Amino acid sequence: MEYKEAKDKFISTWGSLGTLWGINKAMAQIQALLFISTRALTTEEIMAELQISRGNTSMNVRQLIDWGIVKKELKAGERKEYFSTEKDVQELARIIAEERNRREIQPVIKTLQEISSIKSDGTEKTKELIKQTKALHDLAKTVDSLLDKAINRKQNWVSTTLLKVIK
Amino acid sequence: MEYKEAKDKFISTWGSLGTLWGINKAMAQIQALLFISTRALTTEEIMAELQISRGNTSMNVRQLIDWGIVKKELKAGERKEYFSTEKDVQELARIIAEERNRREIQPVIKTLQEISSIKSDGTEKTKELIKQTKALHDLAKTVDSLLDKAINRKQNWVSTTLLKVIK
DNA sequence: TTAAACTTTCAATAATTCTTGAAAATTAAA
DNA sequence: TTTAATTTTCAAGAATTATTGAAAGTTTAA
Repeated sequence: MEYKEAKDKFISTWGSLGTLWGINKAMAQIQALLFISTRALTTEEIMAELQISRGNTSMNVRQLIDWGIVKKELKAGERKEYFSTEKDVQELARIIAEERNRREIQPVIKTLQEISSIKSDGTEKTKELIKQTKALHDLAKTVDSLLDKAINRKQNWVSTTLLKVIK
Repeated sequence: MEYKEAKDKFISTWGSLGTLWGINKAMAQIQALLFISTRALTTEEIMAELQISRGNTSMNVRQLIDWGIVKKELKAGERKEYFSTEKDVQELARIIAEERNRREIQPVIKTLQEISSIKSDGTEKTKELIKQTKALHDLAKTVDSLLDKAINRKQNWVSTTLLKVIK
């Protein structure tokens, strides 16, 4: 396998994996491209490499910046913006975990909390609803704690935190 | 909040959360409905509760069965099938982790392995591609090990395995 | 200022994914 | 068998989500 083929394969694999961490294909592909690039790229370069429109590139790069995964770089004497992504996989994983937690897990915990706190009317079905949502709430809180610990450990959280478990 | 409102809120929250664990809305809603039901339900009952078509119900129930989350129950003297879901959240989480690992993480690990193993032509960009995909491969293997340990621990893996980390 | 370089927005369109519903298939009782 | 109950399939249509591209907006240099 030559460079070009390997690169394309990486971008497309990473792109289709986007759903796994909750982002769309273009966004994941842009991140993938920057992740294996040896330097920061311009909008034009991203458009050309991925064969996507200017609007699409602009919107998705902004979203990556919102996620804190991509940074804008300005070069002296140049008008256009250059973009680069976090290159350290551990830090990347940490940021993604943090964002997903904030965007998705927290709101669900809140809702489960509300539902599991309704007052029982004594019927079987209400008891079951309370019992089951309580159980989910407990699980979600456990996962939340784990993520929180992991997120606030800037250095090497995967190896230090998760590897402890594996041993 | 009354039972009906709480139930609907739970089903819709769980439904929109489907994407988080990689399944579609109807599938997640059916699972949610069964999860808080006090007894196994028929196709007709699921259709009526969720206001979805027979075909949709049939296909999504089959998928839940494929995932190992839902079981078919046959009642003596009755023709129609009854469906129930795994009620234990720990076991549910374990099954979901196992399936996502098998369906999504394993194929990615294989691809990253292939890409990171191409022979270097000595150029910067090839070195970078190899270096970065190797790093991702290592991360994926770490997550894989964690899941594998967790998955093969039938009882209470979340509390026993993950809580260790949180302490 | 003005003008050129560049970025963002957003309505229209395309692509993808989900849902329906009726026909075909299956199952089991008569 | 035949028939009725039930489930599955799948093409067509609906709904959702992603993408385009051109106009509007912004920025900076002259």
